[in-house]
Formats: sequence, C-alpha cells, structure tokens
Amino acid sequence: MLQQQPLAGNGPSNGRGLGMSGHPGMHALNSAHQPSQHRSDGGEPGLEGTENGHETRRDIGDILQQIMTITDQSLDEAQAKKHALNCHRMKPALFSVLCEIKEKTGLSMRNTQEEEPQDPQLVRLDNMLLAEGVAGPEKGGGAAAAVSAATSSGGMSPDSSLEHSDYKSKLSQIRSIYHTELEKYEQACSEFTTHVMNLLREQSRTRPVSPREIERMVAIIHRKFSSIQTQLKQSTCEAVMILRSRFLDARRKRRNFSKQATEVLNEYFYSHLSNPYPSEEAKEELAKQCGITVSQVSNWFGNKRIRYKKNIGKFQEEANLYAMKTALGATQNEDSPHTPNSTGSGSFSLSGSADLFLGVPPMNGEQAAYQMGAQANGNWHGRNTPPSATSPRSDHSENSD
DNA sequence: AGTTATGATTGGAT
DNA sequence: ATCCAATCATAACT
Repeated sequence: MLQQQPLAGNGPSNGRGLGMSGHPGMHALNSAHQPSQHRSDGGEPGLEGTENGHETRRDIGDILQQIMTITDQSLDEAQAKKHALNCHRMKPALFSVLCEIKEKTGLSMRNTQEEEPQDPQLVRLDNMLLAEGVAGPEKGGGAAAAVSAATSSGGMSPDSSLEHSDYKSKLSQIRSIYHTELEKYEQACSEFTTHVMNLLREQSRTRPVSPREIERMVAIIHRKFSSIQTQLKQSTCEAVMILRSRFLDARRKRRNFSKQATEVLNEYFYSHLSNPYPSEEAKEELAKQCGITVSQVSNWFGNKRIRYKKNIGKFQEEANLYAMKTALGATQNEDSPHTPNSTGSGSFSLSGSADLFLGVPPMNGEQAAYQMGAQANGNWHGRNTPPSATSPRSDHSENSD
C-alpha cells in the first residue's frame, strides 16, 4: 500500500501489475532481471553484497517486484514463485517490515468494532416465521394457533377440520423445505468461511494478517451471506402467506351457512321486510345466533336485499313461509289463532306482529300487495331501479369473458 | 355436463 | 363507514 500512492498519477502504465513498471523508484529495479545486474556470485540472490548497500536495495526491490507481479502469472508459476519467496532469506525481514508498516497505518485496528445492526427486515421475517410455526422449535402448537387465530377472524365453519389438516400438512411441507434450505445455506456459509479462513491463514505466512482481521472477514462473509438467508426467509414467508390466503380465503372454499343460520337470518329479514337493515347490535346478535361473523351477516343482508328486490316474485313463497312462521310464533299466545291459509287472498291474520306486512303471493300478478306492505313504512327498494326488475333477461348478454 | 343458489368481493355513490 | 350493484367463485342441484 505504501507503494501505491506514488503510482496514482502515473497514467500510461498498462494497468496490470499495478503499473509497477512505471514507478520511478522501481525503474532501476525493473531491469534487474537482466543477467548482468544481479547475481554477483553464482545463483543465490542473497544479501551477499552487504558491503554494497546499493545492491541490497536492488535485491529487495527485486523481491517486491516479484511479489507484485505474482498475480500476472499462471497458477503454477505463482505457486512456485511463492514457495521460492517463502524460502527467501529476506522473507522474515520483509515480513517484519510489513508488520511494522501495518501497525503504523493502524489498518488492522480500524473498524474492529462494527456492531452488526441486525437487519430489521430479517428480524421481522424471523418473527413472522416463528409466529407461523415455520421457524419455531416444534410444530403443532404454533401452526394450530396461527390457523385458529386466522379462522376466528374470518368465520369458522364447523367442519373445517379437514381444511385444517390439509393446511397443516402443507405448512409442514413448507417447513421442511425451509429447514433443509436453511441447513444447506448454513453449510455453504460455514464451508466458505472455513475456506476463506484457511486462505487467510495461509496468507498470514507471507503477509501480516491478525486474527482480528480474520474475525472481521468472517463477519463480512456472514453479512454477505445473510442476504441469501433473507431471501430464503422472505420466500418462505410468501409461501406461507399464499397458503394462508388459499385456505383462509372463504371465497375459495365457500360453505353455505347452516340451515338453522339461514333460518334465523331469513326470519329476521322477512319480519323486518319494511326495513331490513339490522343495526350493529342486531347484527351482532344474529351473528352470535348463527355462528357467523358480523360482516357475514352484513353480506347476507346485502345479498338478500338486492336479490329480493331484483326478483320479488321468486321470493314470495319464501316470504310467505317465514311470515307464517312468525305469525305462528306471534299467535301462539293468542286464544284464537287463525288458520294460516296460503291460498286465501288477503290473509293478514298476522298484522298484529310488529313489522309484518305480508300479503299473499299473487302468483302471476307481480308484487303489488307486497310493495304495499313493504313500502308502507320503509320504501327501501323504492329507489329508481331499472324498471323491469322482474325480467332480468332484458339485458343482452355481453359477456366478454 | 349445465344451471341455479349463494357467500364473498369489488367499485362507486352517499 | 355503509350500502348498492355487478361480479366472482364455488356449492348444490338437475
């Protein structure tokens, strides 16, 4: 490194070998391989000429030059050269000089305490995987907890154990993949680390490498590798999320509500036909009764309203049925219950109950009686809707699917 | 298989 | 935020 500074402004060198050939100080040395310059006595490129300081310096320069150009050589060449240099008499001296220089520049001590900031993303992924039961110590508990937590928010069907086991098996699949990949990763990481450490140890014979430095190098390697780890964790998280959405997205695995639940909902709907908009409390109550969520109740009423409105005729039978039920329930307390006659015209025997409105379905005659009842105090579907609500065929099929 | 029923979602309006 | 209307996706039925 101390040689590099003067080189900086030395443009026209060819780049390889750090442009050593252009160094003013090295210039003389460059010609050292000319046979006439060196080897004053036989083959030993040694310190023989102690009485001649000049020659010694040249020799050192020669060695340095060899070191610097070692990267330009083939592997075998370099290996041979390395060995030669290691056995060189000057080596210990040079080594100590390098150590000294290094000490002075303080490079070995710089940045020694670089606390790892613990990548927040990695932490988050770790937590997530832990929560999903993928990274945890034991399966079963974590996964089941995750599933039940998720289902509780999305409405649980009574017979979802099948889906749960399916989910669990898929999750454990992901889990095993994750673990094998993680293992592979760890193995590769440690392999590479030991490889680099060996290299460094090897190098420490020719250049000063403090154990601190090795430590740092290891840390750097780990940091680099951790991005791979992050990627693995991220894709695992994604897989889990996809799995979850696939299994928990009720839209994909739609289950009809239980008969009893639809019964309850329909009862409410038809007994509040004039204003079928349950309050928040009512929704909660209905949800509890039906074993579904409040939002499912809202969905149900939304669907019901629109479908009822669209084709009232179709729902007349159902409406009558529930009206009858309610009527029966309401008239049970009375002494003189009327016979609920569905064919009779105008059987308003149940007008006593709160919201009841029901007329009898005139099979062909549209919904005149109904609307009277329904609109009497609600008018909830009295908006300006397409006039022919009962004939949905009116719109030409424009399915561009 | 094709059709209907039905729960959920989406986009827009209020 | 809630509702409507259209639409999707699946269950249930024929």
